Amino acid sequence: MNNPPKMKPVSVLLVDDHALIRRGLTDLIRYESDLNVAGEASNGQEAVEAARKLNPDVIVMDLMMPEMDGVEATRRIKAERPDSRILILTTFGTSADVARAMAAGASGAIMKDAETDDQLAAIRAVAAGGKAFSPGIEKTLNEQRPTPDLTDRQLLILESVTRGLTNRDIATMLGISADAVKQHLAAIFSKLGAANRSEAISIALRKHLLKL
Amino acid sequence: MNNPPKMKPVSVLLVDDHALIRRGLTDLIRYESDLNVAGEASNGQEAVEAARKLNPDVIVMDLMMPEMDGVEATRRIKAERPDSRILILTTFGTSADVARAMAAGASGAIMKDAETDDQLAAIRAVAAGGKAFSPGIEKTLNEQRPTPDLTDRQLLILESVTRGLTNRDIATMLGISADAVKQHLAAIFSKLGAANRSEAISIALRKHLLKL
DNA sequence: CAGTCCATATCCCTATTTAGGGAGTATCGT
DNA sequence: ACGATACTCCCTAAATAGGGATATGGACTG
Repeated sequence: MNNPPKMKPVSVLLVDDHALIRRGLTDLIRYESDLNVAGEASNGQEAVEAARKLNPDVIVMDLMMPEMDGVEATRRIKAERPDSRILILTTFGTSADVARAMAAGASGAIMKDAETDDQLAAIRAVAAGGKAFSPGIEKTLNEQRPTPDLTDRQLLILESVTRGLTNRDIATMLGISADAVKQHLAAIFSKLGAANRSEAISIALRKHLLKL
Repeated sequence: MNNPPKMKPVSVLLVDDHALIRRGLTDLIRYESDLNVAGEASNGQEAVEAARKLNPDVIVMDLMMPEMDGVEATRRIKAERPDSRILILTTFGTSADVARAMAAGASGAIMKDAETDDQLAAIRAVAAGGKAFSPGIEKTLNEQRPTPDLTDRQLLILESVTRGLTNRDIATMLGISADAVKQHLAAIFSKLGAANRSEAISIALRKHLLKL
């Protein structure tokens, strides 16, 4: 349908935990003579193994998956074979995970709800060694000041706050003083730009620093 | 592949804002002689119109969509033609939206990440006039005590809390006393079973009473 | 190697915010 | 006429937030 006729088709590995999405992609690629589905994986763990075995030209990778998520899988695959080209397939254009996946070595990111033509174009662009983004995503990535990263301790405390624990509860739980907890919270508020715990919770959730 | 040979195939309307999912479903159904895709819609609004025009036997309906969501579309379609059979296709098995869709007249709900065979079986079960659920979903529906519904005022206040406003801020904003805000919050905590605003936020988000 | 930054933690002080009571009024819809 | 919702005011105690001062260990840098 596209591209030079006599070239060997680009082999694509599909990684998504939804069989339905894998099927949609497979069907999408079926009619493209320059693309070929080399295999499928339904989580990050399988993706790493499949990448090792199949050595695909392009890996289309979902982000939210059980076992191992797309960011970690991207990191490991790029570590094993730095030439791998990985295209992130994501539901949320605003996700900080997209930025993390890019940092981990992905070559682009496209929305699941994009037009299928755009999705094919993105696969081809990445296969050709370029970068590819859904319209919304690149803007988000640029506008986005680097996700303020919280320390493990801070995340733990913020997560406890989300569960409704008071400072004293948390202090007892961690075996430290309530004042120490307050210091952590002050640091958290400052990093997130929050005025209080309520805002900190919603900012952290929005930035995907925290899960429910 | 299945079912009596000489029957007219069941006509299915696919409703999902993701072209990829629609394609996956179409491809899934293509090989089933007893099922036939009558049409597609990419949001609730289109779904209502398509249902009117195509009069499908079964409607496979996504929940989260722009324009009009699946719950509202289900409600309207069932209002127009109560015999319609609607199968909800959802990402989250724990969503309170599923319960709302069932209340709105859906005949079942299946997970997007379920096995495709189970998805086909669910479509057939619903087409035959029965109900169908993904393993996880039915349990969730039963265990789930009716979503505590908050009044508009309470939702407004809780939403303000989530944005980090203090009671005084909210009082000023609404032109009422801070005490009134406290009363509302006490009612909210009681309904949600929360100890404080932090827990209220996370419970409300988990129950999908609130969005970020 | 010394210097410095940072995360972690301690303690103290103060002001504001929040939560939990109780008591009472007005409005609205069934 | 009752129940639910919304709102007022008052009181108390606990929790929270914002300061400032200080110590320790680890990591990174000149």
